[in-house]
Amino acid sequence: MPDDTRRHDADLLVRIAHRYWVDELTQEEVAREFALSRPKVQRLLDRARAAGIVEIRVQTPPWLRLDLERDLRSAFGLAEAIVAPEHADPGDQRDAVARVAAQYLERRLADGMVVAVGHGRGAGRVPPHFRPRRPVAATFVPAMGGSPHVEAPTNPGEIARALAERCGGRFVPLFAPAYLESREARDSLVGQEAVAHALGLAARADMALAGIGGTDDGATMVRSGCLSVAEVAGLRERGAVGDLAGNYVNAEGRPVESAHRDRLVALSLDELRRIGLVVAVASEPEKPMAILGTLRSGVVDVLIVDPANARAVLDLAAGAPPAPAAATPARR
Amino acid sequence: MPDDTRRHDADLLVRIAHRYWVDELTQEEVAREFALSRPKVQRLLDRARAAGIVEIRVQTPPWLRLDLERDLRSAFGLAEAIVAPEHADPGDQRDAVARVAAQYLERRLADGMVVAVGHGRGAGRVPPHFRPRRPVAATFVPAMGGSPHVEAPTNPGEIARALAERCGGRFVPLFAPAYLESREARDSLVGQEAVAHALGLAARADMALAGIGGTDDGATMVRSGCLSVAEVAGLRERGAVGDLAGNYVNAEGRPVESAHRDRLVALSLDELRRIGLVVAVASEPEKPMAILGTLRSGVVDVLIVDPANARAVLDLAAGAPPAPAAATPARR
DNA sequence: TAGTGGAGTGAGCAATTGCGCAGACATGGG
DNA sequence: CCCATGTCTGCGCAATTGCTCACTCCACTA
Repeated sequence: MPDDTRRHDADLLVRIAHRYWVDELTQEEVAREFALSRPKVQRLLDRARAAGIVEIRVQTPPWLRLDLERDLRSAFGLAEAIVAPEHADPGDQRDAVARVAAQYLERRLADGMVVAVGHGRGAGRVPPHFRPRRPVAATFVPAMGGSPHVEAPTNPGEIARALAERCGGRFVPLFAPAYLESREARDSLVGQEAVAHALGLAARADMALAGIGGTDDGATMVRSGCLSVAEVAGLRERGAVGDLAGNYVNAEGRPVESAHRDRLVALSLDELRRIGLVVAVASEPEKPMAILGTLRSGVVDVLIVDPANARAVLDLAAGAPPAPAAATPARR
Repeated sequence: MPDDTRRHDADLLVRIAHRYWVDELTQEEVAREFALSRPKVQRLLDRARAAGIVEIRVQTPPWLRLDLERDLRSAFGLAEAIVAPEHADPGDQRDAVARVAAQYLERRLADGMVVAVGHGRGAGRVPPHFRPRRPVAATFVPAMGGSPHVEAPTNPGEIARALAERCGGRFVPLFAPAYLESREARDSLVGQEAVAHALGLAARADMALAGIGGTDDGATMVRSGCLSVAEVAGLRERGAVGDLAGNYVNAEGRPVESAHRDRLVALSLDELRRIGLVVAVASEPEKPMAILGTLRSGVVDVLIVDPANARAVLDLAAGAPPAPAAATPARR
């Protein structure tokens, strides 16, 4: 009677599984009760799980997109990917992402930490949602120079200052614009003690928070007056799809070589890479390519993003394989 | 924003629960990922379980009545209660119970064990289903004398012999009828070396397997010719509801004092109690009161029973507290 | 303003669990 | 018939987990 035996075995699995998972006996107690060895009980429990007799279900609210997060993590080797709840209105969406980013920040932030801060409309909305339970003695420093419009709330300096204020931390200013007019001017400024100090501090930061910028004519870099429409167009021609703290990358994630880089006051991609925890925030609707590029650069550890971009980036990464020329999806 | 905070907390619980139970990270890994302490992760996981975010379900086939088993265990302080799959036909039902009992026996039986065996129609069907994977050097000995019809398959001796045969074990016979005609005859017989040896062995058994007998006119004791209808009626008058190895008990589980006891060749209730593992088998439709009484006697460690009797016994125990005289609501 | 109670925290330890191992056993092929 | 092969077993260790225990921080009270 093989069928009968099989059924009996299954019944035993159910009994044991019940006793262990529902009645919460230990494996040893179960073993004693059924006159089996403890390892055998463990094996039977494993079998029960494999056979689907035991089902562990985590009730996930619909606004959590853990599937997208998992795919992003594995597709780009991220330490973490967080997809914010979806919103139809771009402003609401940006706020939702920013809120999640702020909460993430609150969790990671600890006394004594140094946080380098980039720019971006998404990052700019983080401070209003940032409200740690208790004061944190952290230091916030811009990871790049600011825009000519001093008070623009997407300015790294403004964001860093606001964050410091919100948690009772320290703010170290970086007295520099994002771009100077010549390499010489840039080198001269970076040589200044005050500027060098801030940049050095940022380079040694424990964490970085940066928006991901695009290369369209309405990108933050353009709106804030850092770059002209013509300059961005030039970058586009060279394959640039987006930037992280002013460092433009192409769709493969490699830095775009251009004269701009010599005029930029900011942490380089290599310097960012050396920071243990680089958190990138993106919530503009037209950004999937920018996100793709920056993720492929291997600089980003944590991505905080809206569902639409998350889906779009995954589609791009899956659908359009690396791109013809250099098929080197720079992972880490 | 208390509502927002609550929702965020719940989201965190879901994330952590997912990471732990679905992705199977360790608590420590989860703690690292979320920048929390390990104990805190544990507390959050507990909370997630308590909040019903995590649901562990054991898919139980409909023929398993784990609920009845649990209730029986707790109502009568049993080490184990096993309810066999239900069958409409009494014969099939008896076989189902016997099969489960045989499987239980196979699990508990180990080399060197001594098993004392009682009588009963239910117990009598056990041997045909008893087929251990490998030979077991166990010893089977009757716990009581036999019936005058030597070959009756419900005879303790027959059952013990068949079990021993089935597993390649040893059978020690008890050369005695269940009841003798006088106390003197009984005492004389019990004094005989061969009988005393078998009874002594049975008293030191590691396990006992016994049917639960009733006190109706069709009870095994009557059918097998051990007792007359008049004798059983006399027992009923004294409150007897059932027996275990010839020891009659009333509805409260106390032994029924009567002249029979002095004529009985069997282990006493006290001797049975001293055996570590007394397994009682019951599957006759009219037996709930008998089961109730024997369970209340505190002799039984393991009950193997059909669903109808299981329900009926629980109803009796819950609904009709101890029972005044000896009301026998014939349920099934 | 100091005191008091309650909730929440991480350290540390004991219990539980997972797992690699060597040996026993059946099975089937040479 | 013997031996290879794979499965199943329990042992013992190392990792993981549950839990107790001070301790802190906050809210409320006298």
